[in-house]
Amino acid sequence: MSKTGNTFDIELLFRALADRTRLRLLNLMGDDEICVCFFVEVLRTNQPKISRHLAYLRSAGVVAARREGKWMHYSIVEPSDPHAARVFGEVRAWLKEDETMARDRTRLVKVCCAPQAPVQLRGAPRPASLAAN
Amino acid sequence: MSKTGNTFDIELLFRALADRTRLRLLNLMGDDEICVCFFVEVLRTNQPKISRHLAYLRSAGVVAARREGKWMHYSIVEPSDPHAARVFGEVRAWLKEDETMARDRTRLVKVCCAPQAPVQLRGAPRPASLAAN
DNA sequence: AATTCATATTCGTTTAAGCGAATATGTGGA
DNA sequence: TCCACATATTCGCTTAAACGAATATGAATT
Repeated sequence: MSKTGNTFDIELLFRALADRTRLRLLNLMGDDEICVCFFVEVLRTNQPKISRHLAYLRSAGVVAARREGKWMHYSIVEPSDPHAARVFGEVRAWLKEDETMARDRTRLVKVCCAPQAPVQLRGAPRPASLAAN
Repeated sequence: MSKTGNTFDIELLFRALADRTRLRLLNLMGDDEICVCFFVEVLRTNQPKISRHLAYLRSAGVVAARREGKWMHYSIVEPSDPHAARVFGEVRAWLKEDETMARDRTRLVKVCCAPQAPVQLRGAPRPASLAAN
């Protein structure tokens, strides 16, 4: 009923993916490390909600967190199980084509590279792929 | 249903997959049409539970039902959205490798091809791939 | 028409998810 | 040390899922 041996728990993965907010978070991560404050800003929601969903994703083993001073960065973890990895890869490719998801990514760029960043983001470490200025 | 984007609701698909019983049902279907009574027998659970989960899968658009007299057959529907189809394909491949799922399939064969079928299954139409006798 | 069999649906309850608001933790700086 | 800031966690509450038990539907058979 739970995971057997080195097998990744299938059900756990899908429960992690069965929520729109979590899918949007994964989409925003893409191949980058993203700071929590950007999620809050891009998804226009409150910070505890974001943190809870990130914790959920972490406990499902699909993202990792890294601390840098007071900031926390989240990034996608490639599942070690090859089946899980393939499914997960397809999901990520799918997200890239979804309209809402594309809009979120656009907004991330806008929020990141705005001439003057919103107050909440002053000093926040930007995603590597957008750090150029 | 139309084109790219939210054609196929991503979240809906994953909610359908985020339950062990439903995964086991999909696994048992494989490439066959399976009669409800076999699900009940193989998963050793009550019939309403099976019917409810099958209804869930149907409303998520991943299985189809066909009536044949008093029997109902369920089978997997390939999603029309190509991304959904690829994800779904990977999931099915994954299930093939899972131990519990393999045990279920073995049990389906046993239950189907037993010299004398259990009372509940007398006369039940067998899955095509196991119909040889 | 009544009965039987296979399956579907409803009912009431229990459990899990998700939420906003409030609060706690952990880090850097004055 | 105390404060400000970023993030995490807890607390009630609300909503959705899942369940067993009971009942309804629909098809075949008498």
